Amino acid sequence: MNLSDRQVRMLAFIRAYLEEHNYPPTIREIGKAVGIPSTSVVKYNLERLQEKGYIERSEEVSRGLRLTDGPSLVSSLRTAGARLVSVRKLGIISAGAPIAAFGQQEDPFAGDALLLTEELVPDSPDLYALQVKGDSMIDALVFDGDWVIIKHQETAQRGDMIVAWIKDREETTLKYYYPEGATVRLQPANPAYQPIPVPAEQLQIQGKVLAVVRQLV
Amino acid sequence: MNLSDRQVRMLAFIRAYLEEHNYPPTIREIGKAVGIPSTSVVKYNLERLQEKGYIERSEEVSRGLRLTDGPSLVSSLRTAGARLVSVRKLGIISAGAPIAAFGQQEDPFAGDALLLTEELVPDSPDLYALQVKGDSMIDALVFDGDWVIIKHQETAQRGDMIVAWIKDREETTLKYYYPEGATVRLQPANPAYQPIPVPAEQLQIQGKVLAVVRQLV
DNA sequence: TTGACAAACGAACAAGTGTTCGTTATAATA
DNA sequence: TATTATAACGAACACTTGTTCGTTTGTCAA
Repeated sequence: MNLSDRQVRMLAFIRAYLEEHNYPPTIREIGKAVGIPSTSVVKYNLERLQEKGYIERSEEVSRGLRLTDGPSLVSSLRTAGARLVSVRKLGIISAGAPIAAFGQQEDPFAGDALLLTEELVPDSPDLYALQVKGDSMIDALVFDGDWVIIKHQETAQRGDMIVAWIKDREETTLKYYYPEGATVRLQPANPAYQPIPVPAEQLQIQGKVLAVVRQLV
Repeated sequence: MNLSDRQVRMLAFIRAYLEEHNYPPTIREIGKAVGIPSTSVVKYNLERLQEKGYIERSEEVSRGLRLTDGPSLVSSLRTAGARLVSVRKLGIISAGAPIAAFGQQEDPFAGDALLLTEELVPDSPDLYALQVKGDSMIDALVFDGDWVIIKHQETAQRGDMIVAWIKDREETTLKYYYPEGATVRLQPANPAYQPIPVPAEQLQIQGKVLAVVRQLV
């Protein structure tokens, strides 16, 4: 019950269109954007998307189309007043490798953006979310599946939790940042672990960790 | 530069219509709802509303209409769909003691609440949030200051992460729940820790952990 | 009264727009 | 091989929908 390539692109376009116009596109607009010459084919695929629960339609109504909260979680409807922050799900983080951006996913919409409240994370253009893979980040008290919300920056303040690449170790890490002269002390969040001194020039700061979110259901 | 009665009613209708359908009404639908027999009069008043900044229009586009955050009240409408979940901040959790409520909070909305998106946590009446105190929950990969979102329930399914009170140990704990006959195996999230067998009658389930949120800034 | 203007009316028009339908192509199945 | 289901095509159709325009009404100032 997966989405075909066309259906994925249709959904993407509808979302983008809604974001821009605040009203849904027509069948012909969708077709043009996705490269479907025939309106009936667009209609056909809209019906499939409806069957799969990604959208709802009002029949015979122009632009009678809305995204559901359904399988795709992300509703790009503008919830006026509620301050929401949409954080791109950028990729995967694990200790043993550099940050890996998501490639083409089976369902890119399941992994498009994380919607959080501004209460939790200050809105900023350079936010992104990385999902932790494996148990190599346990010293930072984050585990397989957790989402780490990161603000991209290449410097940090003392005491920030940063995401960094340690060049000589070829390792990505989440640690508290304590610069001490020419070396930097990287302090694990978990007090059971020892701090790691790293020469400043070996440390490449990728961003600051703003929050960690673990979803269990 | 005030709104005429008709314009007020048109705005109200557009708002309600958007709330219900998630796409804007047509000129004729507006006219019918507000009691304007002529489409040209609706158009006329839409133009006035646009001049006054209450709406934006895309000309010659069906339903090409959106509310602005404009002059006033428009933005104060209920956040459409209310995709937000308000979770009461109920108290403090630590391993060494039963859950401690913050204080008297009759009105769940008056008190402090954590505002999360429905994407993250399914809306339910019996949700609450506890803040972790101290480092005694490290085996569950949660730490001082973390928020644990809990759904109150007294039973659990195998594999749920639960918050429970172990009577004879006089201890609150967050563990994965694996019933095994007369005893329950409580499995720490952190694989470095050993599972704990507990007699079923000593275990008092308080709820199911839905999410963990760590805010670092 | 006259003139200007905002507001409203309703018919007619021209695009816009969703649907239908006959057809073709491909892959899986019997 | 024949059959069925899925997917796609494009033309035609009919309804939808925004716009235009000539007209009327009421108000206000000259």
